[in-house]
Amino acid sequence: MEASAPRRRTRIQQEKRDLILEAALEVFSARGFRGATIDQIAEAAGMSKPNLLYYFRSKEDIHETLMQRLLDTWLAPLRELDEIGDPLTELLGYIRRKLEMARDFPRESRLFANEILQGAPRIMPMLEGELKALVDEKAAIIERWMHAGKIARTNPYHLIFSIWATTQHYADFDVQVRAVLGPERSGDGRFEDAARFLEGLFMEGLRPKG
Amino acid sequence: MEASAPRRRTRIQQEKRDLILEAALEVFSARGFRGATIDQIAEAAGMSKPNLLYYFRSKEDIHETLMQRLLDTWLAPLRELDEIGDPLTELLGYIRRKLEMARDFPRESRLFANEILQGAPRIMPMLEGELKALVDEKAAIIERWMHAGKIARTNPYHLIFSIWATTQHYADFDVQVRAVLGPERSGDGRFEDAARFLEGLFMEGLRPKG
DNA sequence: CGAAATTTTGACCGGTTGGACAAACGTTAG
DNA sequence: CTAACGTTTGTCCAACCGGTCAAAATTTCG
Repeated sequence: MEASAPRRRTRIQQEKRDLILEAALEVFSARGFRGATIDQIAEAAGMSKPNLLYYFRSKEDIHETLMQRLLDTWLAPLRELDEIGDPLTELLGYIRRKLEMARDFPRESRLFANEILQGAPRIMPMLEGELKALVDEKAAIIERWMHAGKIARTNPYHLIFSIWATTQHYADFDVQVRAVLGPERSGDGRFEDAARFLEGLFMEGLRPKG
Repeated sequence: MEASAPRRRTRIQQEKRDLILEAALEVFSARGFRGATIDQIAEAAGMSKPNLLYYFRSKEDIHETLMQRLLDTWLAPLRELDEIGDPLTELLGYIRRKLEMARDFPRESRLFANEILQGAPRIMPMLEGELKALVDEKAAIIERWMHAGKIARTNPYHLIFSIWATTQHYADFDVQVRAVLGPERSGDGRFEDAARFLEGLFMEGLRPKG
Protein backbone atom coordinates (compact mmCIF):
# COMPACT_ATOMS: atom_id res chain seq x y z
CA MET A 1 0.00 0.00 0.00
CA GLU A 2 1.82 3.09 -1.20
CA ALA A 3 1.03 6.56 -2.47
CA SER A 4 1.66 7.31 -6.12
CA ALA A 5 5.25 8.38 -5.56
CA PRO A 6 7.25 5.47 -4.12
CA ARG A 7 8.25 6.42 -0.59
CA ARG A 8 11.83 5.97 0.45
CA ARG A 9 11.91 2.93 2.68
CA THR A 10 15.15 1.08 2.82
CA ARG A 11 18.53 2.47 3.69
CA ILE A 12 19.73 1.13 0.36
CA GLN A 13 17.24 3.23 -1.57
CA GLN A 14 18.24 6.30 0.38
CA GLU A 15 21.90 5.64 -0.35
CA LYS A 16 21.29 5.18 -4.06
CA ARG A 17 19.40 8.43 -4.23
CA ASP A 18 22.21 10.20 -2.39
CA LEU A 19 24.70 8.68 -4.80
CA ILE A 20 22.72 9.98 -7.75
CA LEU A 21 22.39 13.45 -6.23
CA GLU A 22 26.13 13.59 -5.66
CA ALA A 23 26.73 12.65 -9.29
CA ALA A 24 24.11 15.12 -10.44
CA LEU A 25 25.78 17.91 -8.47
CA GLU A 26 29.01 17.13 -10.25
CA VAL A 27 27.47 17.15 -13.72
CA PHE A 28 24.89 19.93 -13.32
CA SER A 29 27.39 22.33 -11.78
CA ALA A 30 29.88 21.76 -14.56
CA ARG A 31 27.53 21.83 -17.56
CA GLY A 32 24.32 23.51 -16.45
CA PHE A 33 20.89 21.94 -16.53
CA ARG A 34 20.49 21.80 -20.30
CA GLY A 35 24.09 20.92 -20.92
CA ALA A 36 23.92 17.91 -18.61
CA THR A 37 22.55 14.60 -19.81
CA ILE A 38 20.99 11.83 -17.80
CA ASP A 39 23.55 9.45 -19.25
CA GLN A 40 26.39 11.55 -17.85
CA ILE A 41 24.82 11.61 -14.41
CA ALA A 42 24.15 7.87 -14.55
CA GLU A 43 27.73 7.16 -15.55
CA ALA A 44 29.06 9.40 -12.78
CA ALA A 45 26.84 7.49 -10.36
CA GLY A 46 28.03 4.14 -11.75
CA MET A 47 24.71 2.91 -13.03
CA SER A 48 22.67 2.69 -16.20
CA LYS A 49 20.26 5.37 -17.34
CA PRO A 50 17.10 3.29 -16.86
CA ASN A 51 18.32 2.36 -13.41
CA LEU A 52 18.76 6.01 -12.50
CA LEU A 53 15.27 6.71 -13.77
CA TYR A 54 14.04 4.04 -11.43
CA TYR A 55 15.05 6.24 -8.50
CA PHE A 56 14.09 9.62 -9.99
CA ARG A 57 11.12 10.24 -12.23
CA SER A 58 12.93 12.70 -14.50
CA LYS A 59 15.88 14.99 -15.00
CA GLU A 60 13.81 17.84 -13.58
CA ASP A 61 13.07 15.74 -10.53
CA ILE A 62 16.77 15.22 -9.84
CA HIS A 63 17.49 18.92 -10.23
CA GLU A 64 14.61 19.97 -8.01
CA THR A 65 15.54 17.53 -5.27
CA LEU A 66 19.16 18.64 -5.45
CA MET A 67 18.23 22.30 -5.16
CA GLN A 68 15.93 21.75 -2.21
CA ARG A 69 18.49 19.67 -0.39
CA LEU A 70 21.27 22.23 -0.95
CA LEU A 71 19.33 25.33 -0.08
CA ASP A 72 19.75 25.06 3.68
CA THR A 73 23.47 24.49 3.38
CA TRP A 74 23.74 27.46 1.10
CA LEU A 75 21.91 29.90 3.31
CA ALA A 76 23.39 28.67 6.58
CA PRO A 77 26.20 31.25 6.74
CA LEU A 78 23.77 34.14 6.51
CA ARG A 79 21.43 32.53 9.05
CA GLU A 80 24.27 32.58 11.55
CA LEU A 81 24.58 36.36 11.42
CA ASP A 82 23.66 37.28 14.97
CA GLU A 83 22.40 40.65 16.13
CA ILE A 84 23.78 40.07 19.62
CA GLY A 85 27.41 39.76 18.57
CA ASP A 86 29.82 42.54 17.71
CA PRO A 87 28.73 43.95 14.34
CA LEU A 88 32.11 44.11 12.61
CA THR A 89 33.08 40.70 13.95
CA GLU A 90 29.76 39.23 12.84
CA LEU A 91 30.11 40.63 9.31
CA LEU A 92 33.72 39.52 9.00
CA GLY A 93 32.67 36.11 10.24
CA TYR A 94 29.98 35.97 7.60
CA ILE A 95 32.47 36.92 4.90
CA ARG A 96 34.87 34.27 6.14
CA ARG A 97 32.20 31.56 6.19
CA LYS A 98 31.04 32.52 2.72
CA LEU A 99 34.57 32.40 1.39
CA GLU A 100 35.09 29.01 2.98
CA MET A 101 31.99 27.77 1.23
CA ALA A 102 33.32 29.04 -2.09
CA ARG A 103 36.50 27.09 -1.37
CA ASP A 104 34.91 23.91 -0.01
CA PHE A 105 31.69 23.76 -2.02
CA PRO A 106 32.44 25.31 -5.41
CA ARG A 107 30.07 22.93 -7.18
CA GLU A 108 27.14 24.09 -5.10
CA SER A 109 28.05 27.69 -5.86
CA ARG A 110 28.22 27.03 -9.59
CA LEU A 111 24.96 25.11 -9.51
CA PHE A 112 23.15 28.12 -8.09
CA ALA A 113 25.04 30.52 -10.35
CA ASN A 114 24.03 28.51 -13.40
CA GLU A 115 20.42 28.51 -12.34
CA ILE A 116 20.28 32.24 -11.67
CA LEU A 117 22.16 33.11 -14.85
CA GLN A 118 19.47 31.32 -16.85
CA GLY A 119 16.86 33.50 -15.18
CA ALA A 120 16.19 31.17 -12.24
CA PRO A 121 13.35 29.37 -14.05
CA ARG A 122 13.22 26.62 -11.45
CA ILE A 123 13.92 28.44 -8.18
CA MET A 124 12.28 31.83 -8.61
CA PRO A 125 9.66 31.12 -5.91
CA MET A 126 12.46 30.31 -3.49
CA LEU A 127 14.26 33.58 -4.30
CA GLU A 128 11.14 35.67 -3.80
CA GLY A 129 10.08 33.75 -0.73
CA GLU A 130 12.62 32.14 1.54
CA LEU A 131 15.68 34.06 0.33
CA LYS A 132 14.03 37.48 0.33
CA ALA A 133 12.61 36.90 3.80
CA LEU A 134 15.99 35.93 5.18
CA VAL A 135 17.77 38.87 3.58
CA ASP A 136 15.07 41.29 4.76
CA GLU A 137 15.53 40.01 8.29
CA LYS A 138 19.32 40.32 8.25
CA ALA A 139 19.25 43.66 6.46
CA ALA A 140 17.09 44.98 9.29
CA ILE A 141 19.68 43.81 11.79
CA ILE A 142 22.45 45.52 9.86
CA GLU A 143 20.38 48.67 9.66
CA ARG A 144 19.94 48.71 13.44
CA TRP A 145 23.70 48.35 13.80
CA MET A 146 24.12 51.35 11.53
CA HIS A 147 21.67 53.45 13.47
CA ALA A 148 23.44 52.51 16.68
CA GLY A 149 26.66 53.86 15.16
CA LYS A 150 28.38 50.47 15.27
CA ILE A 151 29.15 50.42 11.55
CA ALA A 152 29.17 52.99 8.78
CA ARG A 153 25.81 53.93 7.30
CA THR A 154 25.28 52.41 3.92
CA ASN A 155 22.78 50.26 2.05
CA PRO A 156 22.50 46.90 3.87
CA TYR A 157 21.09 45.08 0.83
CA HIS A 158 23.97 46.10 -1.39
CA LEU A 159 26.35 45.23 1.41
CA ILE A 160 25.00 41.70 1.39
CA PHE A 161 25.15 41.60 -2.40
CA SER A 162 28.79 42.67 -2.32
CA ILE A 163 29.63 39.90 0.12
CA TRP A 164 27.90 37.34 -2.06
CA ALA A 165 29.60 38.66 -5.16
CA THR A 166 33.14 38.87 -3.84
CA THR A 167 33.13 35.47 -2.18
CA GLN A 168 31.23 33.41 -4.74
CA HIS A 169 33.44 34.89 -7.42
CA TYR A 170 36.21 32.55 -6.31
CA ALA A 171 34.01 29.53 -6.99
CA ASP A 172 31.99 30.64 -10.00
CA PHE A 173 34.85 32.29 -11.89
CA ASP A 174 37.54 29.97 -10.63
CA VAL A 175 39.02 29.26 -14.06
CA GLN A 176 39.33 32.97 -14.76
CA VAL A 177 40.92 33.64 -11.38
CA ARG A 178 43.42 30.84 -12.02
CA ALA A 179 44.13 32.00 -15.54
CA VAL A 180 44.83 35.56 -14.40
CA LEU A 181 46.88 34.61 -11.37
CA GLY A 182 48.92 32.16 -13.41
CA PRO A 183 50.00 28.66 -12.41
CA GLU A 184 52.43 29.81 -9.74
CA ARG A 185 49.86 31.85 -7.79
CA SER A 186 46.89 29.49 -8.28
CA GLY A 187 47.71 27.26 -5.32
CA ASP A 188 45.59 26.93 -2.22
CA GLY A 189 47.08 30.16 -0.96
CA ARG A 190 44.82 32.22 -3.17
CA PHE A 191 41.95 31.78 -0.73
CA GLU A 192 44.04 33.09 2.13
CA ASP A 193 45.09 36.04 -0.02
CA ALA A 194 41.45 36.63 -0.85
CA ALA A 195 40.47 36.42 2.82
CA ARG A 196 43.12 38.96 3.78
CA PHE A 197 42.12 41.29 0.97
CA LEU A 198 38.41 41.10 1.71
CA GLU A 199 38.95 41.65 5.42
CA GLY A 200 40.91 44.79 4.65
CA LEU A 201 38.39 45.99 2.10
CA PHE A 202 35.34 45.55 4.26
CA MET A 203 36.99 46.49 7.55
CA GLU A 204 38.09 49.90 6.51
CA GLY A 205 34.97 50.40 4.47
CA LEU A 206 32.67 49.59 7.31
CA ARG A 207 34.49 51.12 10.23
CA PRO A 208 32.49 54.09 11.50
CA LYS A 209 34.35 57.33 11.10
CA GLY A 210 35.94 59.05 14.04
CA MET B 1 38.13 34.58 -57.30
CA GLU B 2 37.75 34.15 -53.59
CA ALA B 3 39.49 32.46 -50.71
CA SER B 4 37.81 29.46 -49.16
CA ALA B 5 35.91 31.51 -46.58
CA PRO B 6 33.55 33.89 -48.39
CA ARG B 7 34.81 37.39 -47.73
CA ARG B 8 32.30 39.99 -46.62
CA ARG B 9 31.70 42.21 -49.59
CA THR B 10 28.40 43.94 -49.66
CA ARG B 11 26.94 46.21 -47.02
CA ILE B 12 23.93 43.90 -46.98
CA GLN B 13 26.01 40.89 -46.00
CA GLN B 14 27.64 42.85 -43.22
CA GLU B 15 24.26 43.96 -41.94
CA LYS B 16 22.88 40.44 -41.98
CA ARG B 17 25.85 39.16 -40.04
CA ASP B 18 25.42 41.95 -37.50
CA LEU B 19 21.74 41.12 -37.22
CA ILE B 20 22.57 37.48 -36.53
CA LEU B 21 25.21 38.39 -33.97
CA GLU B 22 22.74 40.63 -32.16
CA ALA B 23 20.21 37.80 -32.07
CA ALA B 24 22.89 35.35 -30.98
CA LEU B 25 23.91 37.64 -28.12
CA GLU B 26 20.32 37.66 -26.94
CA VAL B 27 19.95 33.89 -27.07
CA PHE B 28 23.42 32.79 -25.96
CA SER B 29 23.43 35.16 -22.97
CA ALA B 30 20.05 33.92 -21.81
CA ARG B 31 20.50 30.17 -22.33
CA GLY B 32 24.22 29.49 -22.60
CA PHE B 33 25.96 27.91 -25.56
CA ARG B 34 24.51 24.43 -25.21
CA GLY B 35 21.12 25.67 -24.16
CA ALA B 36 20.79 27.85 -27.24
CA THR B 37 19.64 26.42 -30.55
CA ILE B 38 20.33 27.69 -34.04
CA ASP B 39 16.58 27.80 -34.63
CA GLN B 40 16.13 30.18 -31.71
CA ILE B 41 18.86 32.48 -32.98
CA ALA B 42 17.45 32.34 -36.49
CA GLU B 43 13.98 33.17 -35.25
CA ALA B 44 15.31 36.07 -33.16
CA ALA B 45 17.08 37.32 -36.28
CA GLY B 46 13.94 36.92 -38.38
CA MET B 47 15.24 34.33 -40.78
CA SER B 48 15.26 30.60 -41.38
CA LYS B 49 17.89 28.28 -40.03
CA PRO B 50 19.43 27.39 -43.40
CA ASN B 51 19.56 31.06 -44.23
CA LEU B 52 21.44 31.80 -41.02
CA LEU B 53 23.84 28.99 -41.84
CA TYR B 54 24.46 30.69 -45.16
CA TYR B 55 26.10 33.55 -43.25
CA PHE B 56 27.85 31.52 -40.55
CA ARG B 57 29.37 28.10 -41.04
CA SER B 58 28.25 26.74 -37.68
CA LYS B 59 26.95 27.51 -34.21
CA GLU B 60 30.53 27.54 -32.96
CA ASP B 61 31.41 30.05 -35.66
CA ILE B 62 28.69 32.43 -34.46
CA HIS B 63 29.81 32.13 -30.86
CA GLU B 64 33.47 32.63 -31.69
CA THR B 65 32.79 35.69 -33.83
CA LEU B 66 30.56 37.13 -31.13
CA MET B 67 33.20 36.62 -28.46
CA GLN B 68 35.96 38.17 -30.51
CA ARG B 69 33.84 41.15 -31.40
CA LEU B 70 32.81 41.75 -27.77
CA LEU B 71 36.18 41.30 -26.14
CA ASP B 72 37.45 44.82 -26.78
CA THR B 73 34.27 46.39 -25.48
CA TRP B 74 34.48 44.24 -22.41
CA LEU B 75 38.05 45.07 -21.50
CA ALA B 76 37.85 48.75 -22.43
CA PRO B 77 37.09 50.00 -18.90
CA LEU B 78 40.20 48.38 -17.47
CA ARG B 79 42.32 49.61 -20.38
CA GLU B 80 41.38 53.15 -19.45
CA LEU B 81 42.92 52.83 -15.99
CA ASP B 82 45.69 55.44 -16.19
CA GLU B 83 48.80 55.52 -14.04
CA ILE B 84 49.08 59.30 -14.50
CA GLY B 85 45.73 60.13 -12.91
CA ASP B 86 44.89 60.31 -9.23
CA PRO B 87 44.84 56.70 -7.96
CA LEU B 88 41.61 56.83 -5.96
CA THR B 89 39.85 58.76 -8.71
CA GLU B 90 41.09 56.32 -11.31
CA LEU B 91 39.90 53.30 -9.36
CA LEU B 92 36.53 54.85 -8.61
CA GLY B 93 36.23 55.73 -12.28
CA TYR B 94 36.96 52.15 -13.19
CA ILE B 95 34.32 50.92 -10.76
CA ARG B 96 31.81 53.37 -12.17
CA ARG B 97 32.52 52.38 -15.77
CA LYS B 98 32.25 48.70 -14.89
CA LEU B 99 28.94 49.25 -13.14
CA GLU B 100 27.65 51.20 -16.12
CA MET B 101 28.57 48.27 -18.33
CA ALA B 102 26.65 45.91 -16.07
CA ARG B 103 23.67 48.24 -16.41
CA ASP B 104 23.94 48.94 -20.14
CA PHE B 105 25.34 45.64 -21.41
CA PRO B 106 23.98 42.92 -19.14
CA ARG B 107 23.77 40.42 -21.99
CA GLU B 108 27.46 40.75 -22.71
CA SER B 109 28.19 40.20 -19.03
CA ARG B 110 26.04 37.08 -18.90
CA LEU B 111 27.57 35.76 -22.09
CA PHE B 112 31.04 35.85 -20.55
CA ALA B 113 29.74 34.58 -17.21
CA ASN B 114 28.11 31.62 -18.91
CA GLU B 115 31.29 30.80 -20.76
CA ILE B 116 33.50 30.99 -17.69
CA LEU B 117 31.07 29.03 -15.53
CA GLN B 118 31.29 26.16 -17.99
CA GLY B 119 35.06 26.19 -17.60
CA ALA B 120 35.79 28.63 -20.42
CA PRO B 121 36.21 25.84 -23.00
CA ARG B 122 36.18 28.29 -25.88
CA ILE B 123 38.02 31.31 -24.50
CA MET B 124 40.68 29.86 -22.25
CA PRO B 125 43.52 31.04 -24.54
CA MET B 126 42.15 34.56 -24.33
CA LEU B 127 42.03 34.41 -20.53
CA GLU B 128 45.59 33.16 -20.25
CA GLY B 129 46.83 35.51 -22.93
CA GLU B 130 45.23 38.85 -23.53
CA LEU B 131 43.32 39.10 -20.24
CA LYS B 132 46.20 38.00 -18.02
CA ALA B 133 48.58 40.39 -19.76
CA LEU B 134 46.22 43.30 -19.28
CA VAL B 135 45.59 42.50 -15.63
CA ASP B 136 49.31 42.03 -14.98
CA GLU B 137 49.98 45.43 -16.46
CA LYS B 138 47.28 47.18 -14.44
CA ALA B 139 48.13 45.31 -11.25
CA ALA B 140 51.68 46.61 -11.60
CA ILE B 141 50.34 50.16 -11.83
CA ILE B 142 48.21 49.65 -8.73
CA GLU B 143 51.18 48.22 -6.90
CA ARG B 144 53.27 51.28 -7.71
CA TRP B 145 50.43 53.43 -6.35
CA MET B 146 50.55 51.41 -3.16
CA HIS B 147 54.28 51.72 -2.78
CA ALA B 148 53.98 55.45 -3.33
CA GLY B 149 51.54 55.57 -0.41
CA LYS B 150 48.68 56.79 -2.59
CA ILE B 151 46.37 53.93 -1.67
CA ALA B 152 46.31 51.30 1.06
CA ARG B 153 48.60 48.31 0.58
CA THR B 154 46.70 45.25 -0.43
CA ASN B 155 46.66 42.59 -3.14
CA PRO B 156 46.09 44.33 -6.49
CA TYR B 157 44.85 41.17 -8.23
CA HIS B 158 42.20 40.52 -5.64
CA LEU B 159 41.29 44.19 -5.76
CA ILE B 160 40.57 43.83 -9.45
CA PHE B 161 38.66 40.60 -8.83
CA SER B 162 36.51 42.34 -6.24
CA ILE B 163 35.68 45.13 -8.67
CA TRP B 164 34.72 42.59 -11.34
CA ALA B 165 32.66 40.59 -8.87
CA THR B 166 30.73 43.44 -7.29
CA THR B 167 29.86 45.18 -10.53
CA GLN B 168 29.12 42.20 -12.77
CA HIS B 169 26.94 40.80 -10.01
CA TYR B 170 24.26 43.32 -10.97
CA ALA B 171 24.14 41.93 -14.50
CA ASP B 172 24.79 38.23 -13.94
CA PHE B 173 22.58 37.83 -10.87
CA ASP B 174 20.03 40.42 -11.87
CA VAL B 175 17.02 38.21 -11.25
CA GLN B 176 18.23 37.42 -7.76
CA VAL B 177 18.94 41.09 -7.01
CA ARG B 178 15.45 41.99 -8.19
CA ALA B 179 13.84 39.15 -6.26
CA VAL B 180 15.55 40.18 -3.03
CA LEU B 181 14.97 43.91 -3.43
CA GLY B 182 11.33 43.32 -4.27
CA PRO B 183 9.29 45.00 -7.01
CA GLU B 184 9.27 48.42 -5.34
CA ARG B 185 13.07 48.68 -5.06
CA SER B 186 13.93 47.03 -8.40
CA GLY B 187 13.58 50.19 -10.46
CA ASP B 188 16.43 51.93 -12.23
CA GLY B 189 17.46 53.44 -8.94
CA ARG B 190 19.12 50.25 -7.81
CA PHE B 191 22.18 51.03 -9.94
CA GLU B 192 22.56 54.41 -8.30
CA ASP B 193 22.22 52.79 -4.89
CA ALA B 194 24.84 50.25 -5.92
CA ALA B 195 27.16 53.00 -7.17
CA ARG B 196 26.85 54.89 -3.90
CA PHE B 197 27.42 51.77 -1.85
CA LEU B 198 30.45 50.63 -3.85
CA GLU B 199 32.02 54.06 -3.76
CA GLY B 200 31.71 54.08 0.03
CA LEU B 201 32.99 50.54 0.34
CA PHE B 202 36.05 50.98 -1.83
CA MET B 203 36.79 54.56 -0.81
CA GLU B 204 37.13 53.88 2.85
CA GLY B 205 38.77 50.57 2.18
CA LEU B 206 41.40 52.03 -0.05
CA ARG B 207 42.12 55.30 1.63
CA PRO B 208 45.60 55.18 3.18
CA LYS B 209 45.53 55.54 6.91
CA GLY B 210 46.54 58.72 8.61
C1' DC C 1 15.12 42.23 -70.94
C1' DG C 2 17.90 38.29 -69.61
C1' DA C 3 21.85 35.91 -67.74
C1' DA C 4 24.60 35.41 -63.83
C1' DA C 5 25.22 35.75 -59.09
C1' DT C 6 23.32 35.99 -54.64
C1' DT C 7 19.95 34.94 -51.18
C1' DT C 8 16.23 32.13 -49.17
C1' DT C 9 13.82 28.04 -48.11
C1' DG C 10 11.63 23.27 -47.72
C1' DA C 11 12.95 18.86 -47.20
C1' DC C 12 15.91 15.85 -45.39
C1' DC C 13 19.66 13.30 -42.58
C1' DG C 14 22.30 11.36 -38.82
C1' DG C 15 23.22 11.74 -34.14
C1' DT C 16 21.70 12.75 -29.48
C1' DT C 17 18.58 12.94 -25.67
C1' DG C 18 14.79 12.21 -22.28
C1' DG C 19 12.07 8.79 -21.19
C1' DA C 20 9.12 4.19 -21.51
C1' DC C 21 8.84 -0.67 -21.08
C1' DA C 22 9.15 -5.35 -20.51
C1' DA C 23 12.11 -8.83 -19.58
C1' DA C 24 15.76 -10.48 -16.68
C1' DC C 25 18.09 -10.66 -12.41
C1' DG C 26 18.61 -10.87 -7.46
C1' DT C 27 16.95 -11.17 -2.78
C1' DT C 28 14.07 -12.40 0.83
C1' DA C 29 10.86 -15.03 3.32
C1' DG C 30 7.46 -18.68 3.78
C1' DC D 1 12.12 -24.67 -3.40
C1' DT D 2 9.50 -20.93 -4.93
C1' DA D 3 6.54 -17.05 -4.92
C1' DA D 4 6.75 -12.19 -4.25
C1' DC D 5 9.07 -8.13 -4.36
C1' DG D 6 12.67 -4.97 -5.40
C1' DT D 7 16.37 -3.88 -8.69
C1' DT D 8 18.82 -3.65 -13.11
C1' DT D 9 19.32 -3.47 -17.94
C1' DG D 10 18.75 -3.91 -23.23
C1' DT D 11 15.89 -2.15 -26.41
C1' DC D 12 13.17 1.02 -28.34
C1' DC D 13 10.83 5.52 -29.51
C1' DA D 14 9.64 10.24 -30.44
C1' DA D 15 11.37 14.75 -30.22
C1' DC D 16 15.03 17.69 -30.95
C1' DC D 17 19.17 19.53 -32.93
C1' DG D 18 23.13 20.78 -35.94
C1' DG D 19 23.97 20.79 -40.42
C1' DT D 20 23.40 19.59 -45.77
C1' DC D 21 21.50 20.16 -50.28
C1' DA D 22 19.19 21.19 -54.23
C1' DA D 23 15.84 23.95 -55.91
C1' DA D 24 13.40 28.23 -55.90
C1' DA D 25 13.23 33.20 -55.35
C1' DT D 26 15.44 37.43 -55.62
C1' DT D 27 18.85 40.77 -56.82
C1' DT D 28 22.52 42.51 -59.70
C1' DC D 29 24.29 43.96 -63.81
C1' DG D 30 25.40 43.96 -68.77
